[in-house]
Parts: sequence; structure tokens; C-alpha cells
Amino acid sequence: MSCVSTLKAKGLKLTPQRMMIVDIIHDAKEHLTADEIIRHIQANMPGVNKSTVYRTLSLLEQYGCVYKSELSEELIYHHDEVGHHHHLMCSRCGNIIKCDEDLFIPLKNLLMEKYGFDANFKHIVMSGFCEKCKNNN
Amino acid sequence: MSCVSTLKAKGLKLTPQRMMIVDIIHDAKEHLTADEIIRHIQANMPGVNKSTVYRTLSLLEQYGCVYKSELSEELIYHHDEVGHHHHLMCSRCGNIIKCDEDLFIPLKNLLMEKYGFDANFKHIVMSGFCEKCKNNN
DNA sequence: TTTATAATTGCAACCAGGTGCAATAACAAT
DNA sequence: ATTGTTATTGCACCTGGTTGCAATTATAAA
Repeated sequence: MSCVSTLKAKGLKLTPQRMMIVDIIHDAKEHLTADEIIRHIQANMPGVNKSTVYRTLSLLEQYGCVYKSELSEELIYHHDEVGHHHHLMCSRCGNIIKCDEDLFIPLKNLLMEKYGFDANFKHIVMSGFCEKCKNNN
Repeated sequence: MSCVSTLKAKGLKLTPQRMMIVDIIHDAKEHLTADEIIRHIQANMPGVNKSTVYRTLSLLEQYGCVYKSELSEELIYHHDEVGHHHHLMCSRCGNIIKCDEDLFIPLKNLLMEKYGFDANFKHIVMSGFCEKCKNNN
């Protein structure tokens, strides 16, 4: 079900601002920060307020139309189809290790089995200590 | 190694503000929000600035003396020994399911094996859709 | 097409947390 | 005990994100 029909089915209004935000996320090749989305929309529709954007994003997230994740401290928004990956961030040195996403599959399956919970494993950032910092306390 | 000797070993200064913040976290039975820590310290040492608190917390986190985690949108700080648990938060309805921490052990071990990464699995919040919301799109 | 109504917007004010900088204080060396 | 160095503090300001509210607008019903 497309974003637009999902919203419609819920009795939510298809305002020009919303349509534009949906389009921006759909068209994006990569994930976007909220700020990038705000700049994009204000280029086309000057005067659109940032609170409108944030409210729309959280609405779309609630209805499964976009995914919000965090990437080294900053929140990013992305559409389902966009490629995703996981990160391990060191609390000491701040370095980020890219992480094979397959490692998370067993956990995802387990959460589904035990709790019926459909975890968002599109972008994960785990914090902890990297090899170097761990040994160099 | 205690927090105090860790700081000392790194050539960091043991200011009264820092000592007090360390004490507060040590004495806490539960995890604390940054705000609670700020209120605590300002009760004993009026005039201590919130930026000092935030800077001290991130310093302590870097050196493994406290753990920062997120609990349904708010950041919490806690000492190693404090009991911990995981949560599954629904992006639609906001409900939080408590989650058995053992489920994360295989993943933790895998990350250690493959990347030498010591993941902080003290408090995890996973987002996704709960059983009810998942089926009620 | 007009009207009613409920959802949505923009605004302004707010919140948690972070940052650059000059003043201060902890600690080491004398 | 005094001094010098360097880390740390408090301050003022900034940032991303949120909220209450009055004005506006999409949509359904008449």
C-alpha cells in the first residue's frame, strides 16, 4: 500500500505539504536527515514550517511509510527500499565500524517469535568499545 | 578500577564537581536522567552548571565509568552494577514491551568475535511494530 | 456549490543537550 | 609554600526537535 493511500485510509488529510514530504523521501537515493528534508521542501514551498515537517515525519513513521534510525548521533529518515547497514560506534574514540547486517537476523526472528514484535532493523547503531579502546583503558 | 583512579590515571583533574557527580551515580539505586543528576548536584553545590554535568557524564562514559542508554526517548545514565533490561518500543502506539536480555547474548558474542567490539548491552531500546499495530495497518 | 467539522498548519515559545571562550582551579615541579 | 601549566568551569549562545494554540484548509455531507 502506498504512503498516500495509507494516509487516506486513515482519514488523514492529503495536504500539499505532506505530499511533498512523501515525494522527497521517495525520490531520495540515500537516507536523509530531518534538516535536509526541511531544506528540500523549503526550496519548493517556501514558508513551510519545520514543525510541520517533524510532525509529518513522525506520522509517516507511525504508519510504516518511513523509517527513522540514528546514525552516529543524528537522526535519519529513509524509505523502505533504500539500502541499509548497521554500525558499531565506540563510546571512547567515536569510531564507527560497519557491520554485517546478517548478524542481526537471528535476533530479529527471535523477537518476532517470542513477542510478535516486528523490529526495525533497517539501520542500527550499537554503542560499546572498539577493540583498541577496550584494551587501552 | 574505580572511577576516581581511572580519572587520575588519565591525568584528569578530580574537581569537587566531578567527585560529586561520580558519587551521585554510584549511590543511585536506579538509573538517572541527566536532569535528575543536575538537580541532585545543584541541591548540594548550587551554581554548578549543566554543561559541566553533561561534559562530566560524557567523560565518564568514554572511560567506561557510566553507561548511557536510551529509555523511550530519554537518555539515562547508570552505573555498571545497576540492574538492566531491554525494551521493544512500538513506533505506532508507543507501547513498550519488556524483553528478555538473554536474547541478545548470542549477538553480543558474535560482535565480539567478528569485530572485537564490546557492545554495551546494558539497556537496549529497539523500535519496530508491536503485534497489534503490525496487524492493524 | 456551499457549509460544517475535524485535521493540519504556522507561529512563538520551549526543551534537552552541546560548544567556544575567557576566567579559574587542580596538580606537579620547584 | 609558591609558581606555572593545563584541564576544567561557568557563561552565553546555539542546535535539533517538540508543543500549545489560534488561524486555516481538506474533505464529507447537504
